Amino acid sequence: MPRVTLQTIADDLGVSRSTVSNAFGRPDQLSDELRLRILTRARELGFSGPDPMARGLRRGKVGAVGVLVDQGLSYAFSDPAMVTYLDGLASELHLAGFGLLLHYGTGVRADAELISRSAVDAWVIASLPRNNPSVEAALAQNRPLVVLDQPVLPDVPVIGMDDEAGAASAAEHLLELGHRRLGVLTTPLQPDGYQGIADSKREERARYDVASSRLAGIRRATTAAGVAWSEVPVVECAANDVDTGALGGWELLTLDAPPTGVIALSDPLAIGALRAAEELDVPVPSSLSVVGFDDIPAAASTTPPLTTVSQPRYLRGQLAGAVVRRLLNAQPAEAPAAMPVELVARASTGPPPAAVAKAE
Amino acid sequence: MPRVTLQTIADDLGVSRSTVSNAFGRPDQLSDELRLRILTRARELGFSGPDPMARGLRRGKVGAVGVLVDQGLSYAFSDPAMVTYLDGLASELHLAGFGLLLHYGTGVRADAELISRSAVDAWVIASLPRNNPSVEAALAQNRPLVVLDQPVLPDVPVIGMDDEAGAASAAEHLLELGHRRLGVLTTPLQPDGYQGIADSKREERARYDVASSRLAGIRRATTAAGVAWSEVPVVECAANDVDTGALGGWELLTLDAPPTGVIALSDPLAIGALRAAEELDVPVPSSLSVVGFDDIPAAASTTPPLTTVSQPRYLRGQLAGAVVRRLLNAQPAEAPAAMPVELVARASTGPPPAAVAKAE
DNA sequence: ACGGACTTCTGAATCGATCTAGTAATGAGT
DNA sequence: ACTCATTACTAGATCGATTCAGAAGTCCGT
Repeated sequence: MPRVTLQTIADDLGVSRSTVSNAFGRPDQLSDELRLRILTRARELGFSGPDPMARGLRRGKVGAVGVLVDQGLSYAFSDPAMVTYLDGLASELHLAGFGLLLHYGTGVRADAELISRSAVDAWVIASLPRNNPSVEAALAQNRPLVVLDQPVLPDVPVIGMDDEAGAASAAEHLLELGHRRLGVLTTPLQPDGYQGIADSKREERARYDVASSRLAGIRRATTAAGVAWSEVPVVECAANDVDTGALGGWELLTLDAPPTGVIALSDPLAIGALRAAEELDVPVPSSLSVVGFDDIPAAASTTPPLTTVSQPRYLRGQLAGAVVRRLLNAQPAEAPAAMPVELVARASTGPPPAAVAKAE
Repeated sequence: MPRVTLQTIADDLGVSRSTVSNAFGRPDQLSDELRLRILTRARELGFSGPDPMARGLRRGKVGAVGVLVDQGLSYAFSDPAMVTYLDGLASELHLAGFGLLLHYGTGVRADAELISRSAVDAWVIASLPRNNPSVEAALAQNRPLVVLDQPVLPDVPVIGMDDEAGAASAAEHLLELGHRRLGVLTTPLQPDGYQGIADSKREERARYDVASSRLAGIRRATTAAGVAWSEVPVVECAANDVDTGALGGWELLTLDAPPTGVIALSDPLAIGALRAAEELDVPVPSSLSVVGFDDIPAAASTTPPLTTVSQPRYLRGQLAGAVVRRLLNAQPAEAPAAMPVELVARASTGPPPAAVAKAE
C-alpha cells in the first residue's frame, strides 16, 4: 500500500495537488466548501498532514532547534541550574513552534557526525567545554547558533552572566566578614573526570570558560585583599552534584590548615560542602562559611540556608530562545548584555571563628 | 550567495552530482583519489555535508525520535524517575544514531498541531494522561510509537511495570507489619492541578493509568486483608515533588484518625511525607511508616532511609529505545513483558504503635 | 581477438511537499 | 459592452539530496 500524499487526495477528489496543499497551509486560497471537503477526505484516507520532511525541504525550516548538552542526559538534568535554563529555553521556543532536538555534545567523532546529519533550524550550545568537535560540527552547518554560558566563540552570541564579577562578589563577601583563609570548590575544569587539588597548570588549561572566569574573579578579589592566590586551595570536583561536592568538602576541610570560608562554584557543590561540614562536626557558619553559586531552589532550604550568587536562570533560557528566534528571522542579534548577578546573603556565612581571625 | 549543494561541488569539480553524493554516503562507489578530492573541495567551499532535510525526504528517515513529555520540561525533569528513564532512552537511541526531539504533550490544540508538523522517525510517549490530543496527533502520523508507562493504548507496545502488583506488595508489607489504618498519597489523577482528598468518583475518572493501577493494587491488598477501601483516605497531590508531598502529608497526618502507614505513589511524595512527619513531630517509623515508589537515588539517603518499591528505570528507558529500534527495522515488537518490581525494605517502615494496634 | 567480470562514474527518476505565475469565471463600475 | 478587480483553482518549477540502471573503460583468461 503506497503512502497517502497530497497527490493521492488530489487524484481522489479530482483537484490539483496545489489546492490540497493550500487547504492545509493557506485557507484563504480556496473556498471554504472545497477546503472542508478536502480536509474531510484527507482524514478518511488516513492522511495526517503534509509530510514534515518534504515541507521542511521546500520551506527551508523544520521547526526544531538543536541543543547540545554535556555528557549524558542524566548529567545535564541532574544539574538543577541546567534544567531551569532548558525549561526557559523550551518554553520560549515552544511558543514559536519549535521543538528541542537533544544531542550529546561529547565531542566524540561519531557524535559530531550525528550532529552534522541533524535537521534543525538552529543550534543552542548548552554549556560545553572549549575545543569540542561537536561544537565545530554544529558551527559548520552555518545555521544560527547561540551559546548558553560557554564556550565563548568568536562572532557567536553568548547568553551568559558576569561570572567574574559574581565570583568576585562572593569572595569579597567572605573577605569583608574577615575571612583570610579561603578555599574553593570548583566544577570540572576539564572533561576528564579528575577529582582533587587543581594546580595552576590545570587551572590555566581549563576548558570550561565559566569555571575559568569564576576562578579569575575570586583570584582578583583575594589578591586585592592581600590574600595570595597560591594560598587558596582549589579542589576540582569531577561532577557537579552534591555527593561529589561532599567529597571535595572533605578534602578541603581535612587539609592541614583548613579554610574558614569556602566558595563553591555551584550550589550542588556548596550543599555537598555543607554535608561534609556536618559529617566532620564543623559548625556552619560559626566555624565555617560556605558560599554557593546559582541560587537553585534547594539553596533556600538547606540547613543553614545557603548564601549564594543568584542569577535569573529561567530568564536566561528564555533570552537564549529569543535570540535564536531573532537570528532565525534574520534580525541582527546584538550580543545581549550579560545578566545581572546578585549575592543573596543567607545563613551559611558569618564572621570567621575568633581564634583563626586572631591567628592571622 | 546561493547555498552550496552537492551540485555546486559537482560543477566545480566537473563530476556528476551522484558521484559527489557517493563520496559522502557510499565510499565504495568511487576511487579513493576522487573521493578525497571531492571531500577536500567540499570543505573548502564550506559544505558541511548533505542537507539533512533533503536526505531525510529521500531516505524516509531523519534520525530523530520524538518524545512527548507531560507539562513543562522542568516538571518532567524535576521528576528523578523520569530523568532516569529518558537517560536510558537517550543512551540507547544515541547509539543507533538518533537524537531526541522533545515536545510538550500538553494536549493543547496548537501543541498537537506542532506535533503533526514534526519530522521524526518514531514517537515515544513518556507518561501522559489518557485522552490527550497530543497523543492522538502522534498516533495519526502512523509512525512507530511506544509508550513509557502510560497511557495504555490498543496495539501500542507499553514499556511498563506491574504497577498493580508493586502497589499491592507495598500495601501488604504494611499490613503484614500489623498496620490497619492506612493512607495513600497519590500522584495526580487528572491533569487539573487538584490537591486534596480524592473521592471515589475522582478515582474512577482518573486519566493517569499508572496511578490508577497502583491504587487498584492497594485496594486489592487492603480489601483482601479485611480493611475497607472506603476507610483508606487517598490524598491527591497536584504535582510530583517533595513540597507538594509534604503538603499532602500534612493533610493525611492531621486527619481525625491519622493513618499509621502511608503509601506514597512516588518517592518524592514519600519524602514529602517524611518531611511532614518531622514537622509534625511524628516519629518514623515508630509512630508512622512510609512506603515510597520507584526507588530514586535520594530514597536511600533520607532519614530514615525509605522503604520503597524498586523498579529498573534506566533499563526500562533502554528497553523503550530498543523497542523503537526494532519497530524502525520493521521487526515485530512483541509487547515486552512487564518489568519485575521489588519491595526494598529500609528503615521508614515498622510495626504500628502498640496503642493504635490495640485500639483496632 | 572476444566474452565476461570488475571498477568507476553518469543520467534521470524520485522522495512529497510549496509557491509563483497564470487561466477561467464572475461581478462591478462606467 | 468593455475594462478592471476579485475569487477559485491549476500547471510546473523547485527545494537538495539518493539510487538504480546502465555506459565507458580496464583487466583477464582463453
